[in-house]
Amino acid sequence: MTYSPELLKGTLKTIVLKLLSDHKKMYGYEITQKVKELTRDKIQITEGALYPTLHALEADGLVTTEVEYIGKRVRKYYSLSPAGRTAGREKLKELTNFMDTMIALLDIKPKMA
Amino acid sequence: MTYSPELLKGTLKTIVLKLLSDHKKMYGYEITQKVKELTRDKIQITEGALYPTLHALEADGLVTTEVEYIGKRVRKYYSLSPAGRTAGREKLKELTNFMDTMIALLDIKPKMA
DNA sequence: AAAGATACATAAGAATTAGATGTATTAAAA
DNA sequence: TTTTAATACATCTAATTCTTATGTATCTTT
Repeated sequence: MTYSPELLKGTLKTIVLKLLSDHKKMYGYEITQKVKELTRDKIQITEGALYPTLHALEADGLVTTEVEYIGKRVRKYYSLSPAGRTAGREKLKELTNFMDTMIALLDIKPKMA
Repeated sequence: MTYSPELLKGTLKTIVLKLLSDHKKMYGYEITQKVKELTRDKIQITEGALYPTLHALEADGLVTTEVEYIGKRVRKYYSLSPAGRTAGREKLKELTNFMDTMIALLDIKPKMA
């Protein structure tokens, strides 16, 4: 990761919920690779961070899981529950709002896509 | 604070360095109030977070201090050292870059000032 | 056959911040 | 005039979150 790791703190759940809102179902490893791809290697989600997060989301009822076997290998898919979809929208809104505030506070100019 | 507190993690040093780069010298309490004012109460820097951060910056040689007495009350001013000025610029650049990445990843549209 | 990629997961430790608490002075309000 | 709120410093415990290390196992490519 090119950034100070602290910057990512607090954004992981939002990232996961957003990806799941765009993809119906994804498995853990796929999420790490997708983030890597979408950020051109700038953000690397580590598995040690991701799996506890996914389990927490599941415990909170925001995602549901289904196991699939690829040969003998287990693959665990995660999907958004209705509550998860709502939570994702809210988290995204909150992050956007936070960024607006930071941009104003620090007088910086991000370039949008 | 209106935001999930985790979001602020990793940005506090950047905020402090940026404010000091705009103000020559500030004291702790002033910093908390300035952030509150500039963000219209959206971000509240707690003293429990700020003072350890200021002390860390001082230990790293990024800020220098001078004590002043207002009547009998102590006031401790913090100023950027040359190294602090450089570090502040770099932190700001990093945060901007990180935000660009997050904006692209999450496909969000912050509104700039 | 070995190495690298895929895929799950846990656990210890580091880092950062919130919240509580403490001290003390000064100004404003009751 | 008393007490409350604001100013101003600071520390400490606990909570949270992530990194790093480790572990297991399968599949694919060299």
